[in-house]
Amino acid sequence: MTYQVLQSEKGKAIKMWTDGVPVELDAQKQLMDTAKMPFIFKHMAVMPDVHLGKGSTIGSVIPTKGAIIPAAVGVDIGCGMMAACTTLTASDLPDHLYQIRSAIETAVPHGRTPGGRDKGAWSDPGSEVDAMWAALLPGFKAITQKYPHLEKTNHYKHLGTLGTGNHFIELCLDEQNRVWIMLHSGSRGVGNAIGNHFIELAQADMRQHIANLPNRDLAYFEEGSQHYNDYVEAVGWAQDYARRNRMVMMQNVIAALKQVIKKPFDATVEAVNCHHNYVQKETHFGQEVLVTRKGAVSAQKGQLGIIPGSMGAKSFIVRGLGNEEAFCSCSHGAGRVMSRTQAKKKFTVEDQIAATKHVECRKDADVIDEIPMAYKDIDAVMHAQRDLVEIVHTLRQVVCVKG
DNA sequence: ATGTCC
Repeated sequence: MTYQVLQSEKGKAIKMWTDGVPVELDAQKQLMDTAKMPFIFKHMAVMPDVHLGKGSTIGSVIPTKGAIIPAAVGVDIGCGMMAACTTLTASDLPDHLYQIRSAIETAVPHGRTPGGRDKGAWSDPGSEVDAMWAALLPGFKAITQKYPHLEKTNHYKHLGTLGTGNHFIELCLDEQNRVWIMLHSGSRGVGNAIGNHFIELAQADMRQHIANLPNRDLAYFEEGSQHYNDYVEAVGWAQDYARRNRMVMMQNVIAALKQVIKKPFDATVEAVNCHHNYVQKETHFGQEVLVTRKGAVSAQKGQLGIIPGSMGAKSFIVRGLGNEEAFCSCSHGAGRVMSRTQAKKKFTVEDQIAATKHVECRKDADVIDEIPMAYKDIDAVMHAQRDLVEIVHTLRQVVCVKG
């Protein structure tokens, strides 16, 4: 058995795959609060990248029956990773990778480019965006009939855009020197608006009893209520938007590479496309339950997933082992060991340059919060979840575009 | 994380 059990008072058990990695006390406290909710199904599962999060603990799997907690998914609905393997190898890449990074930065609107055209929205979306939006539109119309204020969001102009923070696009090499494209993003402005709205609705609906909850982020909708049904519909749509957002970006990154690299190549456009911030109905222990994964990835037996390391460290393509005790899940990354503010205080631009020596990426003061030392040791994290996933490919980054 | 406001 490679998990430890944290037993909360009057709560369900918390099974933690954290062998050899630290678990902060404030994260343990947050997990124990969640485990007290009466509708938690069987137990909670905790991944080795666990840390304190806003709304719920990052790296946790929260199975519920009869209720749903919108703040557990949070506002970055459908956030996740996509990876595609190309027929290129390292020797097909130019000696200087700056032009590749620059081509990607031009092809995909993103948040942090100095002097960038806007705050990461399209000024003129192309035909791929139109086609992808057409698939999302019927679902969006059904939602905005009930929640018309969501029409005011940047839904269409954000489709195929990266965002900010730790959202990124990378080129990586695997153990055979094959070139992979990896990207990390979510449902952008519209998913954020949906998340925030339903978090507020849940708190308003429960205002008579909210003081009885361990904290107000545990406000929930009960199955059968109108808001429960509306949230399940809206969060599912935002997750679909996030998945398609990543697909549009992948198409445009491939097109950008084809402009810079003269050798013809193919890419498996949907190799892996996985959420790590989401909720969906699943069957576990013979029962239909809602599974909320906050900073956790589905790892059903044989299912492929993506576990990125920090910039300059390794990333992994993994295959699920279908560990039912973990509700068939694995970690979503290395996990932070310090906040963005702490990282900016502790490290310098020189530290950042040294830590990302082998990666073509920005190395200025504005990206120090993503320095590898702000994250846990990815090898320790992988070891702690050895009975959840097996490693299929080990990738190292050579180009990174930060959002 | 995002959008908006300070």
